[in-house]
Amino acid sequence: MTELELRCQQAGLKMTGPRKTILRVLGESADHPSVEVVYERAKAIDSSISIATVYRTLNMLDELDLVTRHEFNETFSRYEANQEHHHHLIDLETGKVVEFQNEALEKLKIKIAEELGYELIDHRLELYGRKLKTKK
Amino acid sequence: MTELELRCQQAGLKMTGPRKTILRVLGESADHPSVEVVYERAKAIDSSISIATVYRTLNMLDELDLVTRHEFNETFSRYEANQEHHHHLIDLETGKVVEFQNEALEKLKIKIAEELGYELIDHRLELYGRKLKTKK
DNA sequence: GTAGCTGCAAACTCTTTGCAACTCT
DNA sequence: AGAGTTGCAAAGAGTTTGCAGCTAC
Repeated sequence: MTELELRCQQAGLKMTGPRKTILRVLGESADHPSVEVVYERAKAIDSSISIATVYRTLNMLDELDLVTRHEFNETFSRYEANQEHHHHLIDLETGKVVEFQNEALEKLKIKIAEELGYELIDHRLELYGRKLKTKK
Repeated sequence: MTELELRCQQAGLKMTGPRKTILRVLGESADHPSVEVVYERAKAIDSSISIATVYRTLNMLDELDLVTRHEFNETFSRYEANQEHHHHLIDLETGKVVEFQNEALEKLKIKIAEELGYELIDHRLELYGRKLKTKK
């Protein structure tokens, strides 16, 4: 049983066929798929799955903090199975998403919130960039 | 003539009645209104304005970089007339938006992008927090 | 005069929901 | 057995668009 399945069971969710399929897709996705893409991947395994179930499942998982919903500058949401904390750099030319993590940044964010009189609960940081030409 | 009107004219846009009204609303708004809110404010001045025009105008202004479109964690967009560069801290209890600006953060972002092999074109940073209790 | 702009309503995209049937525990 | 889950289709929210008439230049 996968990590995700285990956590869902612990949360008291029934492990139905469609649910398992979607969890498997998420567990095997190293990228940041949209609902539509999760749906496509799930259908490849079990073609009877409906997109309504994908929406419902992703919403549940988001509430359980088992996935993270991203809204990059697009008209739809993308999801990612929760792993270690990190941020994203989106390649403006290819749409590719690069993950990164930076300790100084983490500290700075907390400090900024504190100075404004707030406890930092959550945050978003996305960089949008263009690949640097390397020397010829 | 306002700053926004001037810049629109320079871009070759006609200064029609509805346009002027919307620009005035944006210029006078110190907050981050949604399309719906811009529409309400504009209607208070000229009740014949249609929401389609508000959408069209905000899209144009966004492309001209005269306003910034924000998608905080909500199902709709909010806009803000462009001023100096800054970021936002959103109060999770009240929805209040606090603006801030931090030099160390600016430098750090550029450095991070560079280290990943990218030229930083744009970025988003939002902090979500809860107001700290002050000492009694 | 005419290119650009407008209001209106219809269309579109993404997401949610009511419901009857089904399924895990 | 029964609560939770599903697929379907319809509805909802937010946004865009085609069109005929209007307006700034």
